[in-house]
Amino acid sequence: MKRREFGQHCGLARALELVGERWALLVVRDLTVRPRRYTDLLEGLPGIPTNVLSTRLKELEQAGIVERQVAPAPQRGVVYTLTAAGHELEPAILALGRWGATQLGEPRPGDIVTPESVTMTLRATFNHGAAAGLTASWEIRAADLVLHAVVTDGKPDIGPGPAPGDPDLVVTVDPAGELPSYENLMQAMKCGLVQLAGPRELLDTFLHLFTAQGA
Amino acid sequence: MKRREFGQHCGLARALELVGERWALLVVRDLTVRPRRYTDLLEGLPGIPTNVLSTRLKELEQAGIVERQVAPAPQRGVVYTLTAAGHELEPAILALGRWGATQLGEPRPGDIVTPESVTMTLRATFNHGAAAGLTASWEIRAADLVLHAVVTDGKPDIGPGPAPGDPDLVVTVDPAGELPSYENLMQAMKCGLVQLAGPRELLDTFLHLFTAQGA
DNA sequence: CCGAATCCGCAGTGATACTG
DNA sequence: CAGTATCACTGCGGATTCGG
Repeated sequence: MKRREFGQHCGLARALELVGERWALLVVRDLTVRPRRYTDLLEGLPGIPTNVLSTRLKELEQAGIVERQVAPAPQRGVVYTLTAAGHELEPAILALGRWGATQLGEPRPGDIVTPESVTMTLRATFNHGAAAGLTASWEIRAADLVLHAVVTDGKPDIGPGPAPGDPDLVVTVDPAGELPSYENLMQAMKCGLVQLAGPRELLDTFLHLFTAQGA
Repeated sequence: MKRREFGQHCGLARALELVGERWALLVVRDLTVRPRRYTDLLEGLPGIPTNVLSTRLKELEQAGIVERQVAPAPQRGVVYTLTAAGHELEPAILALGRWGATQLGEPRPGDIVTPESVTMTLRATFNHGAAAGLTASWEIRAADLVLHAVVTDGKPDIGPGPAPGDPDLVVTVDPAGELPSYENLMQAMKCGLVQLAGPRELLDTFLHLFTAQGA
């Protein structure tokens, strides 16, 4: 497993040697959101060949970015997790994602949207300044997709799955055939094409927290 | 020139489709620092095949990231520049570079250091908070390498070449056989292994501006 | 079913030579 | 200076197969 090098003593070159191979950063993105199993990753990365995924996982493990854990008795399977170094990639991933979002046109036919990608976009657009001191929790539902956004004293916890406990506001969106992409979800919320379980003001708070460019 | 796609409607996936190919982000990095000609780029990217460089430049041009300009009469040559969209990649490049720098070990034999890579590292470590309201200018010299860092009311202009006008402090470092990498330069400055032309306090200011993690 | 390994065809890459 | 041409090679995409 010889790694191709760039011949430069440079942070960016080093980063690209470690996570610049095809699919690598998308694997890390999915693991940034939550630990996943091999088949979860396959499902969330449409079109990745199985040999490429297993090669990437080994390279990322060797680079100290990913950890392979054999889960104990009850669920018994292989779970991939990020190491501390892997989680430190998140700011870079969010920055790249923000730039790429400005270059996104209409969804191409066949494109999919995964919970991981929407989670990443929400994290990337979270407005830390506007959230200072705030505490509130939301649950977003759109067809299969369920996300939670919990803000505790300004610090966000954004990810797939329902909000723990009782969310302050549950927003149910009907994307009506459209992809449940970040843009479509926010659009529907702005237009009020949603069902709310909770105080309506919290919808405006949510939109305020996630529409401006994050930090 | 068909582009391979990732099948996801996602900012990160889009970014990787546009600048994820091998060498692409290093080309953008060099152009972030200053416009360059084809042979300048070849020189700053050791080992890049000429056909790969020309392919990348065409792809980046088609993506609206790079502009190819035929310079007029006097110098008459081809100059590559970043578009506005290209310059907007800088935060992502700096973030990736910061992460990669944490993964940099000792320089491998044969590794080189270019003015572009040192410039990028200085920009990445610039501490905007500590610079608020400050105005000062430095020129750093180490063998062939000459860099300027001009801070005007807290806003940095960092790049290769001498400082315009009269810099407040000129720092001459003798890396003595070592690579003139960011780490070696800063190390020499901290130890006082430098010659100064200007007030000594400004050396401490410089170290304070560039040692902490930037924003 | 999960977690891969294996094989094959091909496109992207690397190295070098060459040209307007 | 600014690329193009050629060719060997390797990594990737796609499919199938295999062991726990």
